[in-house]
Amino acid sequence: MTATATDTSLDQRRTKLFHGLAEPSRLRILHALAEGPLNVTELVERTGLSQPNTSNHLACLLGCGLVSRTRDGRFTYYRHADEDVTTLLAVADRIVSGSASSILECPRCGCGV
Amino acid sequence: MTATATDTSLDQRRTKLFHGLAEPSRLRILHALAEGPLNVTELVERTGLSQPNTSNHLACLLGCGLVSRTRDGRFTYYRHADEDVTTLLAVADRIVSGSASSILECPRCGCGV
DNA sequence: CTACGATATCAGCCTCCAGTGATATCTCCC
DNA sequence: GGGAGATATCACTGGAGGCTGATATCGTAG
Repeated sequence: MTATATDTSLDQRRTKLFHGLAEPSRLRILHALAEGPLNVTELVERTGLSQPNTSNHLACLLGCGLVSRTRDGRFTYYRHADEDVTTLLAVADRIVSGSASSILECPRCGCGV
Repeated sequence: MTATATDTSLDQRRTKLFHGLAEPSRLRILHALAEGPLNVTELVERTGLSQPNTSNHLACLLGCGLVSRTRDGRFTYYRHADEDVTTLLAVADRIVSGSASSILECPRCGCGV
């Protein structure tokens, strides 16, 4: 027991992790990175996001521990930080393709994307 | 290619799924439900959330395909919709305990919980 | 049939955060 | 050294969504 109501820091880190993933733009970036490392300009091209916006999301993903980066001259290459990240995306896809394939509209929570 | 930039509906459903998870209250509910089915009143007690708020989040989780419900008299019991949901939480915990254990402050994205 | 308890819904407020445009910083190439 | 391209940061704005309090709905018990 006592593992339900107030997990504090563990709960916070879990929330933070999912927060990093709960954004169309960031998800798009992560899926682009699934094919291998890319620099910011390449990500801008593939995602259609603006450059500042992309940098911002990358900073967020970096802070959330979902990607890592490598400087190479004046380019900065980003990649998945961990293969568990890939696993997480795969399990998520399994859920999305399965029971949740008939995802409904949330009445008030704007889950209706 | 063409699997990167515009996934539309698949991307949307993925986003929706993670959106369901990216909330301290909803995560708390999901973890409470990991121990077995609970009705709304029990969830209110365990999470400390208000009753309307709990119902709202449950509606969201239901819509996002993360939980399912069973009516029993005037009680409504909720449970995880799929064991992949449990798997997802487990993988997330692995990431949180691993590479992302040192989750930093995101400069602007409010990942700073 | 009436009262009560369980759950769902509604309207409103308020906070958080994604997107934009401008700009700073840094590295390479000439 | 100077210019150009790559990346990061800043200030601002608009919209999404979480929380609350009141209320509606539904089912059961007496």
